[in-house]
Amino acid sequence: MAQPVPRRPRTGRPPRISRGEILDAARRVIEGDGVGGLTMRRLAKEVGSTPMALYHHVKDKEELLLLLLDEYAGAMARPALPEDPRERVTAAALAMHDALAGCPWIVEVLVADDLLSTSGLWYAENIVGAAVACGLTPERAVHAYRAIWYYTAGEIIVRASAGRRRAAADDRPTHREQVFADLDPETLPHLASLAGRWAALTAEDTYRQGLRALVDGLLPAPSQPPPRALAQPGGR
Amino acid sequence: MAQPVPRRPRTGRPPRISRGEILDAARRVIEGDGVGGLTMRRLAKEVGSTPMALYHHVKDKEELLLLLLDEYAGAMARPALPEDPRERVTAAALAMHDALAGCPWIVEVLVADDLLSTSGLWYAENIVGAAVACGLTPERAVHAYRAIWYYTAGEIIVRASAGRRRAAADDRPTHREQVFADLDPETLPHLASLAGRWAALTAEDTYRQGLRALVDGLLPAPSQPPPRALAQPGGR
DNA sequence: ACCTGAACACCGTTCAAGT
DNA sequence: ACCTGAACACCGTTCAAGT
Repeated sequence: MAQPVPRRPRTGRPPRISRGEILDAARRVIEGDGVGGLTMRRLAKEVGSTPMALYHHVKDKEELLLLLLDEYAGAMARPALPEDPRERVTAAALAMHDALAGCPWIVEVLVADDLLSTSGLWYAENIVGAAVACGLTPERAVHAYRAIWYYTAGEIIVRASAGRRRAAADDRPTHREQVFADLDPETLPHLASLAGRWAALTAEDTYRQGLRALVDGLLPAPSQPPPRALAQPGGR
Repeated sequence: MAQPVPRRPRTGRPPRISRGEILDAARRVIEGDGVGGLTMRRLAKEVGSTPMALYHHVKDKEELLLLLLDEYAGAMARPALPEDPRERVTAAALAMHDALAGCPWIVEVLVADDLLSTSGLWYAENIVGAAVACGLTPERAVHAYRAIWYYTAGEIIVRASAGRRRAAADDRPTHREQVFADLDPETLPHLASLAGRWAALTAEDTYRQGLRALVDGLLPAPSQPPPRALAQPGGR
């Protein structure tokens, strides 16, 4: 082994804030007010410094978000996945969804900019791999992964903004509620008859069911389904 | 019929700009620079006025976006849909997707705020109605619609930001490309072997295939499939 | 090396005044 | 009734200067 690199002696003014402190504060701000609430100026106040001091520790706001993203991605759950490839696709997608549902701002960042973390690719790897094990070509496996990603990203984005709306709920009825209250039963009969239950129905968490449906449609039917006569009758 | 309301005589200074002009200009700006490029100040310049003049014609920026949304929604294609309910679900979803793909900013607005236009509900009505005709309960039909909406919204958002990225493409490789170039074949074997083709594969438009898979999984199997013996052999 | 303050080029929106 | 200019409370970021 080579000599340990001699630590270059620090010169000049000692640092007052560290990158770690900045990231901690950023996490705190996002937790409280969402990514929208994270501004360099706000962050500076939070660490008891000036906006410009931050630029000495991170290149710009994009790098800050990327660092946060890497942190989260590294800490995301990587559960043991089932052997059966079909189940593995579903399980990996569910794990990805659950990991992201905990911090929906990541999805906004993921789709908005070109931010991407290597550790987050664990999910893609497993979904693509399991899809190939199910008999898809690598190309079709990537397309299947994309479909799952669209569905998952859409679900999280839609639900996250619904949540934000609920949080910012003033007393007065929302525009959406008014539109639904005024539906014309002649032109929109099904929606009109469901209007009263729409909010409750769309508040239900149906990610899992939709995922199952999607995966069922994406993967080829199992080539040798267990014959019914042999299926264990008592199995729950 | 009652007397036509006598038009209250206009008094005071005659208007220099109209709501129509403002909306036209807003559409132009969005067409060119996306919703992100639409600011009240920019818009004022475009109509040859000051930012504050706009506030005399629209309440605020949110109302402006809502007016634009209504306009688009009213002009969206309402194609004739097939009789067969299963095909109708797919066709309505495709029509919705195509209508939105033409102006992806609408999706951002749709999910971000609580903006919603009655005319846009035509698609939801048809999807829910056709799903019920396929044998789903109204509740499950709403859930099916939601799954289709998640998938569709996700597809458009992801593809739109990919397009924006391409538009803003500087010479240097993106962060994403670098991550893919450095993949470790040990830990991410499938992705590593696909790295070179990833960009091309994800650029393909696979909305239709994914939708078919999703709809297949969401709807019950047709109760009386046409017996094979009777199927028209020459049918393409 | 690290931090600061002033400044630049932006936002949406309010307010008081002009015609 | 309609428009304007100045102002308020924000952004991210650059630049020159201080310690």
